[in-house]
Amino acid sequence: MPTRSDADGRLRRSFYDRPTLDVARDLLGKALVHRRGSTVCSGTIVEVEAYIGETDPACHAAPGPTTRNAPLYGPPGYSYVYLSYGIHCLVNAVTEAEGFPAAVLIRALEPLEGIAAMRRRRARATQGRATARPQEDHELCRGPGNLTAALGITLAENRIDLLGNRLFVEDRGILVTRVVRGPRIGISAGIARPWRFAIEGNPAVSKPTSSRRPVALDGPARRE
DNA sequence: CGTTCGATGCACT
DNA sequence: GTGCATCGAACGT
Repeated sequence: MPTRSDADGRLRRSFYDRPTLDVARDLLGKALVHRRGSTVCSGTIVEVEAYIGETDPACHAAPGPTTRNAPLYGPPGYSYVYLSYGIHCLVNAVTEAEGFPAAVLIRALEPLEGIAAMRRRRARATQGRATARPQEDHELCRGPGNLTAALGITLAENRIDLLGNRLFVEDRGILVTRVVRGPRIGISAGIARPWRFAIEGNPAVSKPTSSRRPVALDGPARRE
C-alpha cells in the first residue's frame, strides 16, 4: 500500500484525499505543528470531528458555496480556519477530492513542543476576562478554541497548504489503540451522526455535555 | 449533578 | 438583524 507520509513523517496529499471519516480516525495520534518565526508549537491530536458535504446540516457547506466556506471546496490537505462566536478561531483539515466540501475539525491536542509559548498565548487570550488560566499542560490545548489560541493559529492561517512548512501534520509513529466515538459537540443540527473521535481516556480531550457522552468503538451499541 | 449566560466578530439572509 | 463547529463562570436543583 502507498505510504501516506514522507521521510520526515509529514502527511502527504493522499492522506487527506480519502473518505473524511477515515481521515478523522487516522488523524488521532498524529502531531499538529505550527511554526511562526522561530517559535514552534505542536501537539498530539487527541480529538477530532468530521464535517462532510452539503447534506450534513452541521457542515459549513450546507448552504452551498459561499465566500467563507470556499476552502472546503478546494483541494484536500489545506487548512480551513474560521472565527467562531466572534472569539475563537477553529482549525480544520480539508479532506476528499477537490469539489467535494468536507473537513476534519481539530478539537484537542496533547501538547508536545512550545509549551512555554502556549502558556504565554493562553494567558494573553484571557487578559481582561474573569477566566481562569490553565494550570496543567493538558489543559492548554483542550477544546478547538483553546488549541488555536495556544498554537497562535488565526485567520491568517486560513487556506494554507498543510504540506508546507508553516502548518502541517506529522506521523511520529504513535499507535492509537483505544478510540471513542460519539455525537459532535456544540451543534444543533446533525447530532445523530456519530462523527466525533477521541483517544480514550486522554486528559486533553474536551469535556462534552453529559448528555452527549461518547462511546467506545468496541463497546455496546448505544440507545438513540 | 444540571442549565444559563456574557464576551465578541462576522458571514449570511 | 440573526445565529453561530466556544469557553468557563455562575447559578439552580
